[in-house]
Amino acid sequence: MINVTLKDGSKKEYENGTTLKEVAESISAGLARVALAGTIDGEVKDLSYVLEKDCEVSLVTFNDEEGKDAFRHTSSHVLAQAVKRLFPEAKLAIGPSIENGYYYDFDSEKAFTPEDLENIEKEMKKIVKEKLQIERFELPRKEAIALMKEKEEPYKVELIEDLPEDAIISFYKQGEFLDLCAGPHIPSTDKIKAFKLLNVAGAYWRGSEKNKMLQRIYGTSFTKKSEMEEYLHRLEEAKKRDHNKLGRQLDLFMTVDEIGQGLPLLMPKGAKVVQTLQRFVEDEEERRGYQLTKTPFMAKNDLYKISGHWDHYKEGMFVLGDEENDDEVLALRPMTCPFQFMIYKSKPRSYRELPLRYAETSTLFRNEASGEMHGLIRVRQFTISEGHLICTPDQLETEFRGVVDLVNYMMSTLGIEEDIWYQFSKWDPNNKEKYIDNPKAWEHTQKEMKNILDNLGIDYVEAEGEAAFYGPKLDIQFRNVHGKEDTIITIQIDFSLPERFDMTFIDKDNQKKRPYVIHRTSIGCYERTLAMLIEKYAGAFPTWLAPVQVKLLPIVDKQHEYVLAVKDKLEKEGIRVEADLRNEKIGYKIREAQLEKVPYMLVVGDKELEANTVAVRSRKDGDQGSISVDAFIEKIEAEIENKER
RNA sequence: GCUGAUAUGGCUCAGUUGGUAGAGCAGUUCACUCGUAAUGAACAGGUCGCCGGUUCAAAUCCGGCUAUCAGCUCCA
Repeated sequence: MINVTLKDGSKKEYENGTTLKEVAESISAGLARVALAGTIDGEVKDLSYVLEKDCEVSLVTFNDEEGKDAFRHTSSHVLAQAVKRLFPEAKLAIGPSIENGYYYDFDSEKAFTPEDLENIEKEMKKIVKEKLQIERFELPRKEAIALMKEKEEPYKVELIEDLPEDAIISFYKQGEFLDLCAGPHIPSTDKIKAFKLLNVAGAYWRGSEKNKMLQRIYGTSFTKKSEMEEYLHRLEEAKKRDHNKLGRQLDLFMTVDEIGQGLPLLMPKGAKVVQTLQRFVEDEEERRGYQLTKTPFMAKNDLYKISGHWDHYKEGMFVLGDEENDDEVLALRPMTCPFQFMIYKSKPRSYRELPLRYAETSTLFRNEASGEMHGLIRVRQFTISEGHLICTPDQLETEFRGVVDLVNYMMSTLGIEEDIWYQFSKWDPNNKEKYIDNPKAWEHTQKEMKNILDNLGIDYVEAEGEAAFYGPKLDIQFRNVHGKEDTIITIQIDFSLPERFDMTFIDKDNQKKRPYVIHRTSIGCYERTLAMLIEKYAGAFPTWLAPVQVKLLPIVDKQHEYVLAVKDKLEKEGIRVEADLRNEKIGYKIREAQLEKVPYMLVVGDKELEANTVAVRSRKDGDQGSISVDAFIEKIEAEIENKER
């Protein structure tokens, strides 16, 4: 007999050799029905797993992450099985579960079309109906390789060859379909009640652009049809917030073929939002002891040779002039650091001057690969709230804390503190091409940064190989409407550039010492931040950010004179106001203003004209009744001043 | 850069197997002077992304380019 501790802490005795499934059945028939897998001492296992010693057991359902994973992982195997039935020549690569679904990569000469996806889905339905049991078995390495060679699955052979010598190599079999897989899986295919294939896209084998591009089929699956429909509906709704569509519809930005990729034009309304943000940021930074700089958009390559950009970032820069030709070679700046460092270096610095905090609203240029550009999120020219803090080693933690505080303040002012998360981006020791080669310094800086993060009590995820070429980063991430993750803000500790630029300060002991540098942005780059705000608010910006804050809507032309007087009064208060003097019905004007997402519509008819009032209609709450112009000004000014969301 | 898809008036979209373009909305003009999400009528607007090829004839077929979208890789 063995002792099993269950999730609720209770202990039960079972025969040695009991399966997880039998444990589930012994608890309740209901649990046995919905259980998809289980964990043994924290490790996820199939329900068929046999218990052989005392352990802690927890059964997982679709409500648990582990359950979803097993369920969707099996869904991906059903997908692969269907593809193999319809396209036997397709080679299998990998097929994991992902957030909200799963994918499977195939190497197939034939490009899968949307019609193919429909047929694959039909075949998947058959497989589900066949109620195939899923069996796990293990093979010694040699036999595993032989089996995959016999099945003509070269990618699987490669995967096995890369496993360590002592690795347990497991396979899963359902009907005629067999796949190399670590599992876990659910017990049979008929549990997959609701699934859908979403799209097909290219993906490199093993995620490297040096390898062949495979075809990746994405899908999702649920235990209940209603849940899937709800999920698909949510996806559709999210797409309506897509900044790339909404931003153009609302006349915030546009692109022009002749101007080129990744070079959006901010139209008056988009520029107004950015200007509002920029003024706010520059004022706030000044309040926090930053000094503004204005530095050139380009420099000779001499500068980038010192900074390391020439060696590590040349592909990402726009270079002017031909070195071969003995031209003067200039490059548009991809980052601001070297420029602000030169200001630091303009004279000898004393420890008394530190910390120095430089800020710049800085336009940068990066020659992104042509397939990378996306709306306002990935562009070739952008303007960032850039800044560098130069401090003594003793000041590092305090300064870092100050930056995190500023960033948090920015995020909560924008109302997105719940939508973001922290990522500690570390280097990849194996990537010599990307990173400055100084393992000792990397280790040291990362350790120091981790200490600071832990002291600050920041809840972060770690990411290997996401650091900048010169140092580790604390990134603030967000997800766009397509679920894609992007960095909005980054704070970096730099061990490398102060040395390369030979930045020094004279310390108390009259010794020349090396300062630390913190690279940071306070609100990110304005284009990307604007994109995120459009999606967050579905284009209905908080009043303080709205490009048009008030729209005046006279009912008939008799009120035009009064309306223009009110407009003038609001403008004098710095309120962004437009008057709709067109000869249209009031319902029509309201509809348009509502679609333009203007926070306040002021309807003016004879009643308002006589009483010297305006009828306030709020974008979100509708008709608010009439109040005096002064009362309205007071109300909206308070809202703007407090940056209410 | 890679894989796949798309490109028709300002916007959303029709356009059957190749026979020189059509709607709604927006716009302009006129009428209506109207109270909280679309008043009516008339008019105007397109070398069908660009370049080349096939053909008696190309929005439609073929090739190249440009741009856009999804994903990969890369990244703020």
